[in-house]
Amino acid sequence: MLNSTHNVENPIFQKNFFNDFQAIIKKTGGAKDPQGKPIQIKEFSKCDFRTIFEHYEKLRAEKKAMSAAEKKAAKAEKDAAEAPYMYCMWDGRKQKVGNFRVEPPALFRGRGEHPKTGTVKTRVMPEQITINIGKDAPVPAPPEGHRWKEVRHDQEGTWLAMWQENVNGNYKYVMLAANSDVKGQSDYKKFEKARELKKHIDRIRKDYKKGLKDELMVNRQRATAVYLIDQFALRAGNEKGEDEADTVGCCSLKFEHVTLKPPNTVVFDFLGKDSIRYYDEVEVDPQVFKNLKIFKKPPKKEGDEIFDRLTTSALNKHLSSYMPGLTAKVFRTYNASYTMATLLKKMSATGTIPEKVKQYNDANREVAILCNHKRTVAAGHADQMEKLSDRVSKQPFITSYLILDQLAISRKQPI
DNA sequence: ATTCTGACTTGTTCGAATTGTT
DNA sequence: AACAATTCGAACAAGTCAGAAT
Repeated sequence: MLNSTHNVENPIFQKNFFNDFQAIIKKTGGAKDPQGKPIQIKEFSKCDFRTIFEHYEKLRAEKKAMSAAEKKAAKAEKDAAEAPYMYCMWDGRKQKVGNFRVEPPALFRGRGEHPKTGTVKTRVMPEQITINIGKDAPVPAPPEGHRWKEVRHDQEGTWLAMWQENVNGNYKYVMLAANSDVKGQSDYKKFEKARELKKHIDRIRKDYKKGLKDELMVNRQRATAVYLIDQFALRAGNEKGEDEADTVGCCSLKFEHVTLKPPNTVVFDFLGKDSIRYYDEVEVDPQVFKNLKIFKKPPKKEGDEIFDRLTTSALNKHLSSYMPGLTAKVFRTYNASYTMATLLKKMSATGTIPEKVKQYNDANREVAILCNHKRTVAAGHADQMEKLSDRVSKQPFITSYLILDQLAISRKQPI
């Protein structure tokens, strides 16, 4: 909460927090004035939470003021307390666990205009937690006086524990760390699948090019969507509920997100995943331009979906007919990896190390642009660093697509 | 067919750790 | 040594997508 003015100033955040806050006050016996007389708390703006803030500031200061030796001792103590939870045995092998802690109570910080931002995310009790563990393994004891919701022996799932969070009803899982065997294996499979796509991409591209003129509107929409996903690395775009931030992907694009500039320029302007703006002005295949014009034809108006005959599941079903396991997201992996690999091949092997690093970073940045990866410029730096826009891709921070380029490097220079 | 449930990946942000600077 | 700047990993919100339920 300390560094979160952005959230705290948001009226929706305040309203949601205050509703929950009032309910909790009521449930816990009501508020009292210093004389112990019951009082009503009616207005958020009149509440002063500073003492809580100051309390945490004090703890922080105390921690900071510790001597080096004290800090070291505190860390050792913390590490020792965590040690028993860091690893598990998985099919007889020791594996690192990712998030072994249950998420603590907090104010939900939904991104963008999330209708529930600021809501109190309540403490998770053992009675809400399902444990997934080997049939013969000793089940970890729940805290004194409590019991687990359920103990399962699911051999297929990759999670160790699971609960449902109260704000959105989302499932939360304790799983293995990214560098564990299972995660590494599935990451490997992901890239293998993207590599597999390389064998089919020509056929798929030819096919959707043809499909752009299909007289069946459903097929024409589908072909157009695949075109956009392939060419501009758009996400699939599942439908979203009322209780979520209003963001879109390809299949959920609305009338107002696409502007047509003859002869064949399209302007995309919409909020995508994490409410990050996707803005791009691009030239498209003339038939794609014509199609989008048809899909936007009256009586369609603002708020209506462009691909009204298309769902992500229909799209994925169609894609899987080209290749088992092919879905919309594979195109992102494929195109990101392909771009990276191409740029790395183009990279000159000569030059100083800093020069090579720069070329590598430039390549990485280009992939970030393709995928529309952005992050907020740090509050203090915002004004001086950037006048053009508030969000800028300053540094390469591609992680999920990195494995392939590391592979590419290791092939060039064995060991 | 459509909606719901559940499990998994993806991506941003935050805070801790590390490194650089005075 | 003290502080700022930068880097890195953990946290967790927000997606994707398959399969079950309606």
